[in-house]
This record gives sequence, structure tokens and C-alpha cells, in this order.
Amino acid sequence: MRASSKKQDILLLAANLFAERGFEAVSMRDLGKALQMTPANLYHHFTDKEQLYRETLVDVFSRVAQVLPKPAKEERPQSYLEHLVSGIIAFMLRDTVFTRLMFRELSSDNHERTAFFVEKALRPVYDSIAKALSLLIRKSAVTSTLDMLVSSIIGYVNMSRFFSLLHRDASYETDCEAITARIMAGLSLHVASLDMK
Amino acid sequence: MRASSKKQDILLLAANLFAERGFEAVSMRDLGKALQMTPANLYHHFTDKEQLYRETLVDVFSRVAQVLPKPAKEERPQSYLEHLVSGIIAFMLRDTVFTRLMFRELSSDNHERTAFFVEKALRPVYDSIAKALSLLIRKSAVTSTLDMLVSSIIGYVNMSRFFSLLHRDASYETDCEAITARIMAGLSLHVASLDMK
DNA sequence: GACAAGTAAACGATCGTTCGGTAAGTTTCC
DNA sequence: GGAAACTTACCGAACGATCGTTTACTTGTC
Repeated sequence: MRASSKKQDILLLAANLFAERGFEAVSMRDLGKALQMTPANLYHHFTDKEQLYRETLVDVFSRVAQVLPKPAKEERPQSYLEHLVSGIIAFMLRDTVFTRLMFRELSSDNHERTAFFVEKALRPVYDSIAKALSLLIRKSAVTSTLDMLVSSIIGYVNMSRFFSLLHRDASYETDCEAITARIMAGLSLHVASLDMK
Repeated sequence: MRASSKKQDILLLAANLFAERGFEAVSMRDLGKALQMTPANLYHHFTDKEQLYRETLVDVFSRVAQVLPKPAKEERPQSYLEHLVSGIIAFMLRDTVFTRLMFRELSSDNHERTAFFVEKALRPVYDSIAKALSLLIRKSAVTSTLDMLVSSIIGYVNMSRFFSLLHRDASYETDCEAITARIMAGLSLHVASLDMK
């Protein structure tokens, strides 16, 4: 459909602008100018700015669920978990539009949006890791391990922009695989310590 | 001084509003109304909105450096590190104004503010942990361990609001000390694994 | 001819900011 | 000691710009 393609163009550009500047700092005129159309025309496709933003979030946040790898045939749980975590981290570092919008919503105070955002953006990540973890460790330890794991991932993705500024040692370079390796190393130590009990 | 006390009143209230709604969503009229003064009067104390915001950040972010515990006499490095980490986490969970402003700046795109923010809010935390860590593990492992540790802390504080929404198991409750314990457990496993090499 | 996609122009509201003025305190100077 | 000069802290009113949005009208397409 022509219509939905045009709408998709709008959502794609809106995602970039909202990710870069935030909801309040992007005006309908900004969007119109960037799309080479009258701001009035945006109201032909969306009822108002809030709905445009909401649809943008739906559009962007749905990406993460599609990118989560399935376990390969007879893949060991530990190996699958590693693929999952490294896949999530790589996706978040790559898709800066997704990540910036996510962190903006994490800081937002709009309670209506929050619940929606949690289900759309966080839930798929959280549940997929939960499932993978539950094959690996005893059930009673899943939630706390999961929370730590998700915290590490979110924290690392959030902070990654700033580490190079913080390092006194300029030679130290961060890269995605090294991060994942470190997170996974921490996890496997944790798993091992659970086994010993 | 009367003047600086009035200015401090403004900064205190501005911090709350900016933390809650963000820079763009708070108008000078909002501030004026909440302070029961004319917005024009704000320009007697500050040159413009940007400077008011900047001073607010300085004011709020300087809190963290004051709250970092010093090592007690003859305190073991491991024990001091634990105090440090738990102190930082407790502070961040308690001072929601600080934390919200911090995460807003973490998502911001204003490069001028970013460098300033990194030095004021992140640097004290980062360096204090770095120093404590360097007493505990070999130098070459400090940076990577540090980054993971800071990521975990920042990630956990950021996500803590959402875990209760994500948990299928409603009975599971998160509390600050349990979190710290888990982060420290992960760290001591890591330290132990370094020792073994 | 009907319906989608687009425009120009304007609506009232709100934005950051400025201006001219006032009332109260502080300093200076005879 | 007291008038004059100056400073500080505020106000009401307005500035031009921009905001989200609406209205009435045109264009293109099936």
C-alpha cells in the first residue's frame, strides 16, 4: 500500500528525531520540514503528536523481539544463553535509535507510556533470558540472577558511550564481544557457585 | 546571605521539576508559579534558562562526591569496596532527584553538557571505585573490572523501578542490600578467579 | 464523482525573554 | 545624622517566536 509506505517513512524519520532530541524537543514543523511536507499533512496520517510518538515507539520497540535468536538444534543451554546475551548487546549497540528511545522512556515520568514500554521493549528481552536461564540454574535462583544479568546488560549499553571519557588509560578500548565475554564470565562464575551448593 | 538562600531555594525546586519532567518540559513560568514569583524575577538571579539548568546540575551532582565514604582505619580493601558500592547504590536509590537528572543527562545529546556531566557526576564515583579496586586486584585487570562494576550499579539503579513490573513471581521483592550483596558476590567471584591465574 | 493526500493560512496558547518601573535596604558624603 | 546615590529584589506587561492543531481548499487517482 502506498499509504502505509508513506506512514512508514514518517515513522522512520520520527524515530530518528525523537531518539536524538526527545519528544518535547521535536515539533510537528520539524518533522514536516525533514519530510518535505506540511505539518498539517501529518494530521492526515496521525490524530496528534502523542499518537505519532506512540506509533513510533511501537514500530521501533517491536524490532527487538524479531532479533532474538532461537536456540539452535540441540544447542547446550549455556551456549544458547551466550548467543542470546551477545545478540541483545550487539543489537542495542548497533540500533542506537532503539536504544536512545528506550533510555528516554526509562527516564520518562509518563505512567501511561511506561507500562506499555515495559511490555513492548523490556518484556521480550527479559522473558527470553528468563527462559534460557531456567534451563541452566535452579528455579529459585532465576529471578535474582536474571535481574543482575539484565542490569549488567542495560548498564553496560547505557554507559558504553562514556567509558572512553572516563578512562585514564587512553589505550583501553571497549568492544562488544569483550563486554559480552565479561558478562558471561561473571554469569558462569555465578552458575558454578550455585552448582557447588 | 539572603540572596544566596533565595537562589538556593530556586535551585532546589528547579532540581525537582527538571528531574521529574525534563529540561524542555519545564517552563520558566512553571518555575515562577511553583516559587510564587514572577518568571521575570528568575532572570534577576540567572542569565537564562540554560544557565539555571546548568547551575541546578552542578548543585545536585556535587552531592555524590560528599556522600562517598572514606576507608575506616585499617579497613580491609575488600570491606571498604563493599561499603563504597553499597553507599553509592543506597545514595542513588534514595536521592531520586540526583538519579533522574543523571539518567536524563545520560540520554541527552547536548555535547557541551555531557563532558561537564561526566566530570561532575560520574567521575567521583568512577575514580573512587577505581582506587578501591586497585588495592584489590592487579593493575591490568582494574579497568575492565571497574567498567563491569559501574555498569552493574548504574544498570541496577536504572532498572530497579521496573523489576516489580517484570516479575511474574509477584512475591519477589527487591531491596538495596540484597542487590549490593549480589553485585559484591559477583565481584568477589571475579576477584577469586583472578587470583587463581 | 468519491476519496485519499496534500497545501496555505490561520487559530489561540505558550514559549523564553525584555522592558520600565517600584519598593526596600545599603552605602556614601556633607 | 540625614539627604542623596546606589543596589537588590521584585512586579506587570509586553515582545516576537514557536507551539500543537484546525479549517477550508486544491490536487491526484481509481
